[in-house]
Formats: sequence, structure tokens, C-alpha cells
Amino acid sequence: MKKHERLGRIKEMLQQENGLPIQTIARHLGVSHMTVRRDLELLVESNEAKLIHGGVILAPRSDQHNGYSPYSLNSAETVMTEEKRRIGILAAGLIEPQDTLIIDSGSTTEFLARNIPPDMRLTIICYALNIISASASLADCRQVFAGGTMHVNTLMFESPEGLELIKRHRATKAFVSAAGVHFDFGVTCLNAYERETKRTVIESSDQKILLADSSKFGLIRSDYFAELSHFDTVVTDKGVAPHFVEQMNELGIRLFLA
Amino acid sequence: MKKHERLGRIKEMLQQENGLPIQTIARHLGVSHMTVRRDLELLVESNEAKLIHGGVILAPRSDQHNGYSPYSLNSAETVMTEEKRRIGILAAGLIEPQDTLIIDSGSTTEFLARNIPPDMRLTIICYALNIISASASLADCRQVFAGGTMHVNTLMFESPEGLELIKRHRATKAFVSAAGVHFDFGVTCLNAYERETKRTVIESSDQKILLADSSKFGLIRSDYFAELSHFDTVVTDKGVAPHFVEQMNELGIRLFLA
DNA sequence: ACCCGAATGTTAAAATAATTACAAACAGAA
DNA sequence: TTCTGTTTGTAATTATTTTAACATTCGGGT
Repeated sequence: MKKHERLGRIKEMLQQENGLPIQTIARHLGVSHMTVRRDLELLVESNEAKLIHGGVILAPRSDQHNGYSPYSLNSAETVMTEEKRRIGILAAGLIEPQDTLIIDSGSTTEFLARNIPPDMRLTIICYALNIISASASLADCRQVFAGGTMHVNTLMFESPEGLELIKRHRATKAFVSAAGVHFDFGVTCLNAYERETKRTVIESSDQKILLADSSKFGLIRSDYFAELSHFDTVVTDKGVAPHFVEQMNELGIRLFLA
Repeated sequence: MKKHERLGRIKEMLQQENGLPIQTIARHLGVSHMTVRRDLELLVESNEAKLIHGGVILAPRSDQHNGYSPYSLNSAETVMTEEKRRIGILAAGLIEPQDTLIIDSGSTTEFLARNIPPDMRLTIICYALNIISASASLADCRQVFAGGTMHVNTLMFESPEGLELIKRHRATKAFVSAAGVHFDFGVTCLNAYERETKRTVIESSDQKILLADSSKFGLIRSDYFAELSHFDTVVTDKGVAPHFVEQMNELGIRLFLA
């Protein structure tokens, strides 16, 4: 293993963990601690790292670094991150000025929220902390949040009053995520509490846009909330199997491959 | 300086610097390193920090926010910041395990939210982005958010459904902020939309705790929402004029001077 | 005022990391 | 191959931190 390769590995490890003992790095790389120290000298000189003899650091938060919003779904347990990012960016391109959007919870929709173009004078309705966190700073946008009790794993808020609030609104476009997309058994999610909200969202919106990376196709999850044919538009990635593409074309669904 | 106050300061310092030697923290706080260590034990247990004996951390990002939660009321246009911090820290000390709190919007309450001690198993009800942003990472807490439309200057969300949600809940303690505190004309705020929410909050809570720095005393603002006598407890700073203190004593209000 | 428990400070001993110097392995060129 | 400069590993020294035990202070309650 060459020096620059080690440097890269070290930087990766640091970004994942936010802070590491030198011993751990050495063990992980199978080199002596002196080698690691000498590598670190370079990183410190170029201001990419900071040595600390003994002390504290913030608990590792995968989102701290690359400019992401502080409340973000843990990317460690998130797969298909690159696909999701591309899907979110593509979907953001569907947004038009004056739109009223409903943005569902999820990591894909988080990418969408982060990539909303400025100066659109939108109304944004959402109900998850990562979404509001990513979109609240947009200027000239009306922000509406449907409250309730927070679910820690999805950062989603849900309550009867939140549903009422969604019902009272009308959106031009709803961006909905899913954990499973199946042609016979419909579109499904992982948690019972999501179901009612997603159904309400679909009912309250003109265009219904499904965001789901290719790994979700063919999967059936526990909680059913819609038929695939209920959606006007599906955004997924190029990894989706051809027969799914065909089936969606037959259903007359507008399909985007990010 | 109380324990929870130190914890708050330590968290602030950590967010600013991304990693600190214990010695530095101790010097900065004017306490022994053992005290800091014992404080850190708590933070580590609640997964907010990580100890590191010797190692590296990422270099502090210069462009990042100055230690405040990303959604935070603009401290540039905020005055009395130090007093507000002290008030928030003191008020956080009033929190007891198992409490159900309602936390109002405002910059003082933001300091409160940032300094909530860990391991309290609280239920936290709020309706402002800076408050949820500051408190959502607390482990073992139920988070409830009353949604609605966001008001950009206060980061507060408000709607009929949000009010309903608050009415449906019962809190042990409500921490309410105010823009004006006057003995004849009562407690006032700046915006009409705050009025109904604050009134509802006060009605839904057992203890009603007013947080207001000394500059608010004697002021009358446009929107009246409560008599001062409706509050059990007032937390302000030492800068408050003596005759206000007397008047509050006469009313039987428990008074704390931060 | 007194006692008591909790919180904080002090000290010394033990563990661990940082530093230094030097030896060994390695790679490229004459 | 042999030389040479670079990189890596080892070992001993030094400096720090961590841990633990004990002393002290502080604040609340009787």
C-alpha cells in the first residue's frame, strides 16, 4: 500500500467517525503507529486534520461534514446513496415556480429538498425533521409543517391533527417515497404510521410523483398505501430492471431514470 | 456555576471547535479537569460526545455556524445574549425527570432547549424550528411538534391544527417567552399569531414559567396574552429593577435571577 | 448553627501516548 | 550488484492523560 493510498483511507475513516485514536487507524491499516503519525503530519500541515492528545469530540454524526443539514437520516445505514442523490436532483428539476409541494419523509426526498432551486416562490408542505431542516432556509417560500409525535428512525412527525392539516391543503405536486414497489401488490412502506399520511398526501395532490431507487422494485413491505397506477410519475435510477420499465410504460406512467 | 450550565457550555464549545483537550475546557470554565471529566461522562453516556485519548479529528470547518444549532434566531439582531443564555441555563435546571414540557418560541427558550440535561425521559412539545432543532437529538425523549405555517422572523409554526394538538396534550411545565412584561398591562408579544398559541400553552400546563430578560420589564407590546399573575415562576436576569422584584414577590411569584 | 450528602478539588500512581533516535527494509539508478 | 535516499519499524525516553482514592467545599434541611 502506497502513501497516498493510506492518506485517502485515513481521510475516509475520519469522515465516517469524526475522530479516531491513532492506534485504531494503525491497526486498521496494518501499519505501525509511527507510519500513521508521519502520514498525519501531512494532513495536519494541509489543514485537513487536527491532532488531539486527549480530549473529547462530538459524537460521530455522519451529516456534520459535507454541508448537509444537521438532521439527516443516518447515511451509515443508508444504501444506494449515490442513486438517491441523483434521483433527488432530477426530481427537483420537476419543480416549477408557484408550485405547492408536499414532500414525504425519507432519505431520497431529503436529497430532493436539498436541491430545490431558489426563487421559485413555492409552498412546501412536509412533516419530517430532515426535510424541513433542508428546506427551511429557502427564501420566498411558504413553509408548512404537519406536526405530531416524532418517530426517531424516520424523523417523521405524525398525528391526527397533522393529517387534518394536510387534508386542508391542496398541492400541485406530491413527492412520495416508498420502501417497496411491486406491480401486483402495490406500493408499500415499512411502518404502519406512515401509511395514513402517505394516503392523505396522495389524495391532496394533483400530480403524484414516486421517488424510489431501483433496489425497491420488486419488494413487498408490510404496509400497503397505494397502487403503482395511482402515480403519474416515477423517478428511479438506471439500475432498474427493463421489465419494470416496460410495465410502467404500459401503465402510462411518466418515467425518469436518474 | 451549576452542573447543567457547564454541560451546556461544553456542548457549545465542542460544536465550535469540533474537538477539544479536556485541559482546555477546564481552564476555560475555571474548574478542575476532574469536574470536566465527570461532566463528560454524562455526555458520553447520552451519546452526545466521544472521548478520545490520543488521535486525530477533522479540522474545524471555518465556514460552519458559530456553535449554534443551524436553525437559530439570528444572534446578530439579538440583544442581551449573555443574559438570555444565563436565563436559559437556569431555567433548564428547573426541569425534572419525566416532565412534559412545552417550550415556546424565542431566543431565550432556544438557550433553554440547548441546555436540557440528558437522561430525563421527557416529553417535549414545541412549535418552533430553532427549538426542535436544538432538542431533537436528545435521547429517550418523546418529541411532539405542533405544526402549521412557518413565520420566518420567529421560526414559529402556527395553525388551527397546531393549536388543537397543543390542547390535546397536558404538560407539567410550560416555558413561555415574552416581548413585554408590564404590571398593569400584562404580558405581551410582538406578533398577533403568537397570541393564541401562548394562551393555549398556558392553559395546557400545570406550572407556567415565564422567561424574560430584564430589558423586557416595563415594556408594552402590541399583543396581550396573559396577566403576569398567571405565571407561577419568572426567570430573568440580575439587571431587573428592584421595584419589579418587589411587585413579583407581592404577587407570590417564584422569582429566579440568572 | 449543625449535620449530612453531593459536588468539586487535590494528589499520587498507573497507563498510555508522543517524541526521539536509530536500525532495517525497500526501491530505483548507476 | 551495489550504492543511496526514502520509507517504515523498533525501542527507549519523555510527557500527558487517565484513574483512583481521599480531602475539601458547598448547599440544603433539621
